[in-house]
Amino acid sequence: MLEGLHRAGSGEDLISEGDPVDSVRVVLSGWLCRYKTLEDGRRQIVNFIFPGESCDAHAFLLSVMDHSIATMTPVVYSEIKRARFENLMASDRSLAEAFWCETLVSAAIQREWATNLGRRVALERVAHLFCETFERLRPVGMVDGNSCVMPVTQMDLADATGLSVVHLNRTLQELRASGLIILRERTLTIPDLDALKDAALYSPSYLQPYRAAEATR
Amino acid sequence: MLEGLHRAGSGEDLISEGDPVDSVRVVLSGWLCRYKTLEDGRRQIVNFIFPGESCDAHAFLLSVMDHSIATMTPVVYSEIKRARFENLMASDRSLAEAFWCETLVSAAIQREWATNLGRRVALERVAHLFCETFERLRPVGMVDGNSCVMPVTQMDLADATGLSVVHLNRTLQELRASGLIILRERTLTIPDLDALKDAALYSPSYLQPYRAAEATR
DNA sequence: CGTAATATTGATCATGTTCAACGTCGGTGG
DNA sequence: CCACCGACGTTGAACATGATCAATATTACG
Repeated sequence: MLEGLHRAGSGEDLISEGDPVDSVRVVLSGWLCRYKTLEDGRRQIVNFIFPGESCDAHAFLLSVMDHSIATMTPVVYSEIKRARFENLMASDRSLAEAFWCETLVSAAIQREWATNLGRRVALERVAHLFCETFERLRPVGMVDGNSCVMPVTQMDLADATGLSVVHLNRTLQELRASGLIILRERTLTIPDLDALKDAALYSPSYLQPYRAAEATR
Repeated sequence: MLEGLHRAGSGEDLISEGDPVDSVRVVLSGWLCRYKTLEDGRRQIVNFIFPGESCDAHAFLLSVMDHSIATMTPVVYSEIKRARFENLMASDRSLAEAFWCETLVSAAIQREWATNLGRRVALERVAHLFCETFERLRPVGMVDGNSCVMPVTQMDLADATGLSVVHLNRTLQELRASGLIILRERTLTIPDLDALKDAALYSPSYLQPYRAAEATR
């Protein structure tokens, strides 16, 4: 099904708010983010995109992108042209269902992010982001024991958690000092995941398909 | 297509986080909200649901609800059982597309809410919520001139904007004092919508289908 | 080796929270 | 009819969290 391999460097926009959507991208490696910006430059990352996930599935039911997508690391992805994608969706019911399912999980994650941004304090927010990232990376084989890569800058983490870079940095130090995380050389280690989840008020029920994917391995 | 008319009073939960989904509800009148709660009671409203919108469309592709849905006013809705809904979706392509489109717009709104919660200050946030609500109500005929109903408590508005009730109250006063809104007796009047949009850093591109619906009247 | 991006630190400031009290309104039962 | 009650709205004061500003490491990389 995959075709048209592409590469992109770190910090590139693959598509921007207002752009028309004429293809679907499936990420093979690397981390990306969906983000929106305000006129004055304030930026909010509204979701991460991990390997195995797709970028714009179905967005072409709407006319243009409501948000932008940028790479946070070098990325390899496959591109499926709109017409071909629509054929695939029409001919393979289970494939179509998988894509829709991904869209629905993405929406559930989005709701959790809103809750994170609206009702959790800084430490909880960052802890929550780490828990979620860890759980999302696990079923795609990107977790090794209690560690995973965390290849993003503190500015990205700040924009994802709605904090200033300075405060994010201090929050990381607090998490480190309390032994909840070890973060160095772009590697995140979570010595005690349950403890981190407690600190984050993390409740995982919104990530079911990730669960399911894990169960069916 | 509609069947099984139901009524619910104000402040009732129609479905809760963790519940299985076995029917789709379409709202005929009244306002509802999607919300999530943390263990300690903190509550975040993640979206409003207005007349003409559906509650759980496709959620049954996932096994259980990741969030709860509550009424904020008395509500009338129609219920479609899962089997029948699936038949409808399979037999009527344009209906299916309409439902998916609604899901995608809802996701776009969700992203905007994340941005609102993460990067706007209190006054901007509340102003933004009012602008969005106004624009979403317009195409369903619930806007009269520069006024619409705003039948929700300040606690609901606080939970939707991630603010405390006290600060929300003060923010409303600030909006009133600057002449950007008139809000009394559950009616919101926006004397100068463009001015309110400026104050909110509001950029409407994420609400396209609402636009489209309006254009095709 | 030099340079820019990223990370860290300290100090000050601002926004928004919390707590506690009081006011207002609408409904309800005696 | 009116007194009571509960939900909702409003106010003030003290406090806390996180932002901002400015400077200084540290790292990555050409």
